Amino acid sequence: MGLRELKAERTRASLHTAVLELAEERGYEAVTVEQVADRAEVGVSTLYRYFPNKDAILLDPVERDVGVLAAAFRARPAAETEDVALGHALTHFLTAASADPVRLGRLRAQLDHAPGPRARLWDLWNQQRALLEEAIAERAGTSPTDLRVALAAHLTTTVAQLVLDRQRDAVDEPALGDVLDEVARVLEATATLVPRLPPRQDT
Amino acid sequence: MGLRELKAERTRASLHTAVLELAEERGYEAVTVEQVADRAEVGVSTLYRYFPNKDAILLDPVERDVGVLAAAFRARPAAETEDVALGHALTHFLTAASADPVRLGRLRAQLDHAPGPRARLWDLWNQQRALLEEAIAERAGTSPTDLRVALAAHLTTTVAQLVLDRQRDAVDEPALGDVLDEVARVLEATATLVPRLPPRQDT
DNA sequence: TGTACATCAGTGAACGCGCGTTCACTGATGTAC
DNA sequence: TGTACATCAGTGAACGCGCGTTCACTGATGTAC
Repeated sequence: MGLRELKAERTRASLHTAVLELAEERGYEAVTVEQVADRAEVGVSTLYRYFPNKDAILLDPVERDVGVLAAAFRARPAAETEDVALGHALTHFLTAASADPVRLGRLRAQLDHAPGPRARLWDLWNQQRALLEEAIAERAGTSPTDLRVALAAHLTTTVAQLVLDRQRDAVDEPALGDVLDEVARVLEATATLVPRLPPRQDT
Repeated sequence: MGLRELKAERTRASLHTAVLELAEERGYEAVTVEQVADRAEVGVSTLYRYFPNKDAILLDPVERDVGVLAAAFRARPAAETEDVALGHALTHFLTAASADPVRLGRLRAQLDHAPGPRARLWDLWNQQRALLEEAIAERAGTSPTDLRVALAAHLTTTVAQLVLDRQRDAVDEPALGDVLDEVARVLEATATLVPRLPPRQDT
């Protein structure tokens, strides 16, 4: 990485840090882009070189992880069955996401009161899932619109979200391993959890 | 319902219709609240009597359905097992949501290009799920933070979303029954779809 | 190793625009007696 | 059945505010020879 790239990285990171800190101080809504630029010691026009809008600044780290699930799944050996490979991908993703649990926690706390960034987060999860669908379909040799594929991807991202929620709401230090163990145990008995659709009634 | 209430209902509905039509004509982003008010033949200040912001106008019908899943689940006989009751609740919800498939389709089409309302939609799903969690916990006599409960609620709303997505993306007339049958068949073999978490490795 | 040029991060000030708020008001609908 | 008052949907115009854009520019970093 050249000096230029390095500086750009630094500026980007300092903008993200600035908006996170300011949001913690006075609430995301009350933060103006001018304040963010000031805190990061750049001009407002510089800020808009890096991010399309205010919301994107806060979610920058999440945005960068958007393809992780799919990539981790693709990296699994072809001999593995689909569910096992998904399990590994999921673990990999959650471990990566929890690499900096403090920052993640701070970010999630802000998202509770920031509808704008929350919208973007939702979109990012959808992207994550779409990419995973592609990866699963490719491996299985089926179409990405196959229902089995769609369901597998949905379930995987759902479990990921659930684990992250659990981890966050845990009172003490978030213990990823423990949460995962618990989830694994419950998933083994999914049968009684998954909605069982009634036989179709002709109307 | 008195005359007053009736008129209020009409105004609310005409505001929603106005924003939907205008969004279809020129894109949601390009629609101003002034235009919405004009089209609905009320003043802007009236608009803000009904809705806290522009986004809420578009999502009004969805907002009203926010407790449907939980309510349908509660309405099931106590004798039913959890998964069967969830299946019925899900079917009920999807049937209700598809009562006016044309309008739903139009709304969803607009949401694709409207990040603001999408944010609200995401929040509404979360509310829907939280309410369902409460209902499940109550029935099972456990805490709403119980993992089994959380997972059941997550899976149910996930399947709901997936079915609605499928229905929307179907080329021809959305056939709810067919989609449900297909999903039911695949759900019966969930075991190989649900991510199977690898045994924990101590680090 | 030096020179000449290309690239690109950063500047700062001005601006348009629409959102959402506010306020004192009108007139229709509802209710109490 | 009528009267007097309360309630509430709707008005319209003015306003503050922050977002995101724009532009011509500077100076540091990168590259070709």
